[in-house]
Amino acid sequence: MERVTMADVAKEAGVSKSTVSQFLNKRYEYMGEETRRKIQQAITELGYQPNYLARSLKQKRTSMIGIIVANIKHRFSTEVSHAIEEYCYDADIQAIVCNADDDPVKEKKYIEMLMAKQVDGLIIFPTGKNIELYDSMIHAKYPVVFMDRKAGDINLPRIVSNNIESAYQAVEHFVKQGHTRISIVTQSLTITPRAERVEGYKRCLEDYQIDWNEDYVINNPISDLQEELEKMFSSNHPPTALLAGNDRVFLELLKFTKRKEMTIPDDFSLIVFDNIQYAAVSTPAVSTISQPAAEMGRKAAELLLKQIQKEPVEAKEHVYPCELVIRET
Amino acid sequence: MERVTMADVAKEAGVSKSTVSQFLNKRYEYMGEETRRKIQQAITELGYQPNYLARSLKQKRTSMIGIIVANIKHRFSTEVSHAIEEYCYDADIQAIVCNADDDPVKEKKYIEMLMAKQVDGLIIFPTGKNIELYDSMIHAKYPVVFMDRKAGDINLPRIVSNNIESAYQAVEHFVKQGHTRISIVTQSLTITPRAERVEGYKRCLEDYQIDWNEDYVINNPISDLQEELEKMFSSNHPPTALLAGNDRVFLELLKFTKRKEMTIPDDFSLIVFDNIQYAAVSTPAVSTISQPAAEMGRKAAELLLKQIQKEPVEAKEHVYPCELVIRET
DNA sequence: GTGAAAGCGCTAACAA
DNA sequence: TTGTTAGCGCTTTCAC
Repeated sequence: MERVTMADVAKEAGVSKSTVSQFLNKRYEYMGEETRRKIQQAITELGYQPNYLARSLKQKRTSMIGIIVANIKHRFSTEVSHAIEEYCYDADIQAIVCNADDDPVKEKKYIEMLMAKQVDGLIIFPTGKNIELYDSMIHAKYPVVFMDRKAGDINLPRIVSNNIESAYQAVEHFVKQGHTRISIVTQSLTITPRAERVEGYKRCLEDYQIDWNEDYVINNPISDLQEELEKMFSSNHPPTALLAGNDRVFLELLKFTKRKEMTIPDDFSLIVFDNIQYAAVSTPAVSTISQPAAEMGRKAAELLLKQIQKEPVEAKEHVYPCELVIRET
Repeated sequence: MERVTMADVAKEAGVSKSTVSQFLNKRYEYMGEETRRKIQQAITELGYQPNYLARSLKQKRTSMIGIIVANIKHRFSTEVSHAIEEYCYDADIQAIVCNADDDPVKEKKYIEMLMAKQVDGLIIFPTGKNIELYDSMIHAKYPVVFMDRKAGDINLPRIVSNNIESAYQAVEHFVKQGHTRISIVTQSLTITPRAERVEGYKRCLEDYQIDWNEDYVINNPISDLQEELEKMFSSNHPPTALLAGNDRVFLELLKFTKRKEMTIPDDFSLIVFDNIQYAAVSTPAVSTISQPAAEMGRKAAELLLKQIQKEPVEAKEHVYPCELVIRET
């Protein structure tokens, strides 16, 4: 681990550090052919590797951005992160993904750590609980984009799906198929998208004047879902159609139906939020509400990089429509 | 984005920079009660955030390690990475994941980038094609652990699964069930684990003196699999049992069976390498060969952190046995 | 107990 | 065209 520095290269090549620096930054314009050759040779000879840390300290940019996902186990998070990474790769920027695990304390810790590491900006799936911290970032004019969730009326650019409308559409599809006992199952309503999906669900039922029943609305931690499903399906009027709030809920549902020897769609119809990989290839296939995750990720990256380049970015909400993909085979 | 530096805090508190530095590093032993209070107050008042970049430059450690996964789309990679991250989190080290996308050029680029960023060490799923670079890392005594794949006889600690034995076991299971037309489907044999799985497959068939047929061995890029499967299954003697090399091959298989209206296990028996999420809950369930990904990740992290702490680490191979999970419901 | 000063490896004026 | 110089924000002896 003995380090070769620019000074070593300079000495070896018989030039000054600044000339080497010029060379490394490809400012060859005014550089003698001979000097260039000597420097190149010294570099290969010594096996010199530049130290970006020192450069970043000087330049006050690290060419890194941070992504703080709420929970890395959600497929949506990974799809979005992947799109962000790709976008950044083309701009020679590196994206670092941190998993807040739905924990505001961890979120705070990661935000502070990444800022201390001087990353140039942050894309956050906010837990919504660190209002003070969010405010201080705005105040410091630190580049930030919020993803997926609304957090108070924070004055930041943010990317969201049209959850209310999408849930509405899915339920409407069920209604038009003749279902009247329709359930929605999500994790706890601690974040806005889940609440919005329930909201869309309720609105649709009201619009179609369908008998309303709180027993059909489950919103509990993953660990409680088996029990809750059991309760719901053992009632006198089990649902005939079900909207699952995300991929993790879907997994729990599969677990449940397997245990109960039920089958989809014989025992109930299903639509799942999130474009799960196996939905299209499983038999029978599963209908989904697919969020344009890649597009949303790219937009977030674009808005962030603009801010980093000091271009003005409006602090508004960008709403992306989801696509209801009905699969019946 | 106006920065508050240690100098500002020092001035505000009426002490020197070094005292503030002591304070931040919790070396209060010889620090006056009053001084401490003043510094604390200045920090909160100014909203000071330390700059880890500067600290790292000085200390020559970044408390970051890099993970270079061969392909992030493999579930095994994400499971391993996750375990590494968790292990590091407890040691207050941050892990950065980069995706080489099975491309030696990208791998090289990422290795160099991470080293330039001065990460303290690297865990690599090697493509196996950058021998020179691997050698230079060994020579520089840079902390590295190899994961999943063997690359030449590189003199580094490495973590692998017992691929040959596991594939052997799976095939043996098929044989004992009475199958004689057994196929193995993997991606191209460019990396050691895949070749080893085919090796184990062949050995078992030989040991049981089962008629040997190259048509049952498919190893092609994902994009060619549909075509190859089509060829194999439309022959006079289609296989009755199949070993899928990983989760991505499994997905292609599902796509294929759906298209052909075949069902598993009616049309053929299946065992899949990798502990896929849906295997246990899908109906019918899918048998798997599950690699102890989390354990392997933790071990890799442990070996890397040891090296970083300058503890001696043997450059040997750590072999982890997989578990054959037969699911028949 | 606290401060002064040197320096980590690099960049960017400005001089030459 | 190249070199000199002064930092970037922090840590760390070593004086006081």
